[in-house]
Amino acid sequence: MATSNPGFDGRRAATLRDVAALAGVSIATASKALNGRDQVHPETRERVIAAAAKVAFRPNPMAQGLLRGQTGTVGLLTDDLVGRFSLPILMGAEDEFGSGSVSVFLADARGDAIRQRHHLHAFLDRRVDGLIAVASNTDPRATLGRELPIPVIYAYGPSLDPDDTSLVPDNVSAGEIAVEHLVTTGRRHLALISGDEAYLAARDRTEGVQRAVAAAGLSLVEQVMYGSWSEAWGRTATRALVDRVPELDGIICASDQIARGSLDALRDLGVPVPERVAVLGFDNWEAVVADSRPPLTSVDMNFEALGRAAARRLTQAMSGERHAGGVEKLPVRLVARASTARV
Amino acid sequence: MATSNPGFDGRRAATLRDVAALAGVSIATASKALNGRDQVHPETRERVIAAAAKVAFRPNPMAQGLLRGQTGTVGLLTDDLVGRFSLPILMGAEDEFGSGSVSVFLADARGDAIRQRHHLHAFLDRRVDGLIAVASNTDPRATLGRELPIPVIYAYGPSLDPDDTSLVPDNVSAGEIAVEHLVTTGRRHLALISGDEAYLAARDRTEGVQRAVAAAGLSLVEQVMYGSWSEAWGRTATRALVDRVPELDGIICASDQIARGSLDALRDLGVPVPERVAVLGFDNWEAVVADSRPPLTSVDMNFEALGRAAARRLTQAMSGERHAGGVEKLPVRLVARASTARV
DNA sequence: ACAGTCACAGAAAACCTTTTCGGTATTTTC
DNA sequence: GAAAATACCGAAAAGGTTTTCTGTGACTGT
Repeated sequence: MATSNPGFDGRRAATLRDVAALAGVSIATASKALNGRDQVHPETRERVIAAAAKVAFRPNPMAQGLLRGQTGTVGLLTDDLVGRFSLPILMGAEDEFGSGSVSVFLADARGDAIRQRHHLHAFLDRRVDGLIAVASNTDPRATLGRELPIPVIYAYGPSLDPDDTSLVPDNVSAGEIAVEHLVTTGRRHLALISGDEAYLAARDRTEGVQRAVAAAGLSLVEQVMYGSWSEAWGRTATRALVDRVPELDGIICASDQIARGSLDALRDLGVPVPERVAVLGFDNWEAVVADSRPPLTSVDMNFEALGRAAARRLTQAMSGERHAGGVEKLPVRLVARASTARV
Repeated sequence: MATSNPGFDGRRAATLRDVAALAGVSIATASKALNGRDQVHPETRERVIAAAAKVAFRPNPMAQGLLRGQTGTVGLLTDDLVGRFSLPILMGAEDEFGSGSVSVFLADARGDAIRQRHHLHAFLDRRVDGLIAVASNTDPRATLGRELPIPVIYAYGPSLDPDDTSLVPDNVSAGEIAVEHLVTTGRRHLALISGDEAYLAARDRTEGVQRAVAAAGLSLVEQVMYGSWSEAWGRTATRALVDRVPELDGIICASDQIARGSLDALRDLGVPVPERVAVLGFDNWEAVVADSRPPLTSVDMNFEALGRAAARRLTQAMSGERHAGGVEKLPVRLVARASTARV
């Protein structure tokens, strides 16, 4: 039945007016029928629904937004899309929102303050209903503003303003978990090759390691070694370590890349992993842990879950729940692989 | 001078009505004043502008959009946010749009057809002005739809429909460039360790390599070896190669990861790089090339430029320019590092 | 038969901005 | 000094939807 719809040419997107005309009712009735309001005869409702289906009617979100003062959008403002840390957070948030009816705007400030302000204002101009700010590292960062008209959740890097709500991975706990795992699997002579001391993540993980070592009644076989996050640093530090500490049986590396370097050095030196020394990293970076020899045990920071949590928190805040603010630390988890297998 | 603005409480975002009232003019005049229309006395215009500044007026994009039938937004629909290939494309596109006044929606289909349709319709419902579809690999993919009401640019993986416009990296040329570089730096006995043959990228790069080898009047010292994209494959293939072909002096690996494995195997075997054998990869993946020993020469697929180009093409299409459609291949570039240094 | 309910439909306002058009005062032209 | 042009401003409509309020006809109970 290919009847033509008078007044509707099919090129332009159908409006409620088209639906109403086709169903022979007023615009008001059509709206009520489609939105499940009562005050509409069942038969009329069906006619409207059929008409809407026929012209593929989809309400114009701009008209809806104009009316109810909400856009159904949120902004994701990242400092650093390149770095692989913020990405899973974005993914988690995007997924959590996207499966609902919220659409997400993405903007990358690239670590530039000007750009950040630009994008923040672009978001505000667009009337996003909320905002997630994802930093490029876990160091505390300046707030985006104290009197913003919309709720903001800071993810990864917490806001310096205690009134803001921040969600961060628990790096201290990550350090503890690492030690507990090694101790559980029978290691007693542990060393820590940390990362760049300028990063809070490095210091936090170190703190966790030291706490857990003390709690286990042990002490590190060597002073904590700070350096960079690179494989090269992992190699140098490991060589020095093996030289100085013959009884060494477990190396905690503050990143997967460092651990990768450590593994390489140990292989060069002929030290078998995990038979003589266990090696463990942080971040659980798939590309690194899977291809290393042997596969690397690593502490996963649960970034995707963090993104999801941020999205849920934002959703709550947008629906009016007031929160005290502050920094919440989210749990991390250890992924065991061959590099720390019990011997 | 903290005078209160009658009728404007500061909580709600200021509207043109507030500005007009504050400046003592009509809404129409206020609009014209702010939009640089003539028919406004210079002095009046100044008053309006001052009023707008005072209440921090920003036009409501929903009202504007409703009127002009455009939203000033585009959708970025990716198949795979995790994979590191689509990300730089997104970055390029985001940057190109974001520096203008276009905002970008992001959605990740995660390789799932249902999810893809869901997000496509979410975008259409939001009335985005255009769409960029980023695939997870270079294999041709199904079109998103033949009769979409907005322009669509396919990036990375081209659409199977020849009427669609697709932008892809030139993998054949990438293969050629790799060979030319090795030949130029004095290598004559080349082998190719390719990737997973199921991927068009692997076959295209292989084709380019073979063409360029022939063009140089040479031939590969071994049949093309297909395998996987992993370091492990790079190691096995390299060991076999070194075993069988003593005169070998250049290995082309179809990805940086394969190359990384190859370098590891060569070091294990005591074959010096680049002194005896040059090694070269594809993708220029920072984390891999920088930390490998020696640093790895690699063919960069220029993904960010591809994203920018896609954004520009979409902008053209949105402003009405008709394009013939088809697949356009974008140039790639070689980044030389120590692993292929001339001896 | 009549007041009072009830079920349903539609008119109109509201959201905010832009543009067209008409109107009023002022200036220019001969 | 009259006629025409100019400069400026505001009213109103348009864009698409939702909601409130009013209206109408049918039904209930006595």
